[in-house]
Amino acid sequence: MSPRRSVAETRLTRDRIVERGVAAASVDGLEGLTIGQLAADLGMSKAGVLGHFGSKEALQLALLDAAAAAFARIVWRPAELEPPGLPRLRAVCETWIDYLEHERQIFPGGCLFTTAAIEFDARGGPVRDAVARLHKLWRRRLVAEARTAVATGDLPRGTDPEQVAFELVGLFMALNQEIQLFADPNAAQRTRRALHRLLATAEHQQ
Amino acid sequence: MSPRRSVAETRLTRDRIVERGVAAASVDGLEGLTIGQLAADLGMSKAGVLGHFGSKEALQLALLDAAAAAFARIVWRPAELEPPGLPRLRAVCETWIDYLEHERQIFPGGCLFTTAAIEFDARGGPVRDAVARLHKLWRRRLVAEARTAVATGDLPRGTDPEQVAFELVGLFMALNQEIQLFADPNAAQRTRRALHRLLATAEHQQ
DNA sequence: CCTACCGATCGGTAGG
DNA sequence: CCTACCGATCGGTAGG
Repeated sequence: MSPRRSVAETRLTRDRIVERGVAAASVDGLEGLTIGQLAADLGMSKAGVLGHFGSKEALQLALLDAAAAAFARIVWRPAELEPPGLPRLRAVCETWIDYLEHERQIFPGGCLFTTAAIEFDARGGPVRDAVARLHKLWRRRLVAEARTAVATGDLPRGTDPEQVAFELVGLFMALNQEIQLFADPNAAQRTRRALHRLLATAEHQQ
Repeated sequence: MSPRRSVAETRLTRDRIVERGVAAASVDGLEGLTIGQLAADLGMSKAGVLGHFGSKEALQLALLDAAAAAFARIVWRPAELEPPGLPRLRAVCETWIDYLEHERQIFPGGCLFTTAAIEFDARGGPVRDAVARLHKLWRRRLVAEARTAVATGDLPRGTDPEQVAFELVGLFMALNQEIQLFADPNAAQRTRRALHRLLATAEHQQ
């Protein structure tokens, strides 16, 4: 006898759960998310949902993983077509802004990584570690591109790459808040203005 | 017969609940906070805690109120000693940074307003409205000081006050994340560097 | 401000 | 992937 559901079907079901779970977590947070509500949204039983992951924590890690893969595809991959340094840094900032502007399609409640960082920054455990790891990874990449931009002379000598990355992240966070809390349609333009100033004329030396 | 507890005693109990509740909400969020855990922390019954407020939503609003009063006292009041415009803007940014650096005393889990904004930005209701109102109030004040600074010539002609306020908020958010998620001791210095550049040499014209 | 209690829901398990 | 169930906890109420 064949199993009641094939491996491929099981995989599809898991994907459905993850897609819906990511959207739900963007609204209620990874901790605020409940398995019962997610199951009801999907027309499944709680046990049916939980069976794919084993525990809520494993589900949270799976949702983070899937969200990070989507973020890499949307924000980082297109920028890899640009040469390293300032061109690539500019490109990733542009895709990042576009992502924050249109994230409602994938994250109806706003950037899951921002939500998760706030939710877990005062705790310990594997989920907090995974969230911090993602933020560090993206920060390191921004720093690396800024460093290359300084080396090639596209950013002024003496520019501190860490400082550039720090300020970029601040702009993205401000943009996310402006969109989610105030629904300000000018926020993206404001962010681009700050961005161009930061990457064109700024001096980052102490 | 006198009542079992005087009005003054009742007030003191309420203050104890609020102080502990603000600290707990900074860790778990205004929604993640539970009345049962708060009551246990205080050595009280759930009904004893809830009786002071009537509902969890009313408790959340009371905690926001108390936190906003503390924020006004710590960040805004000292800056009022400075003349309006750039001096006052600089002063409030300094007190804001100091507050974020030392907030663990009042907010062990990090800035409650940042947490609450993320927690409620995808919802409706009175708590979301109160959170948005606070953020808008502080933003308006930053804009007003920046506008005065432009009028007095302390910031370059053509500087957009809204743009300055937006970028300042981004710096504060980045600092909060840096402290809470990464515990980076250099974060405050980095923020001051960005701040001085923003308020000294930047051109904010389109 | 307490005890005692309400229905609802939580994450998770047993067994099929 | 389901039903049926577990103990724990949720916000809130009654009554004193």
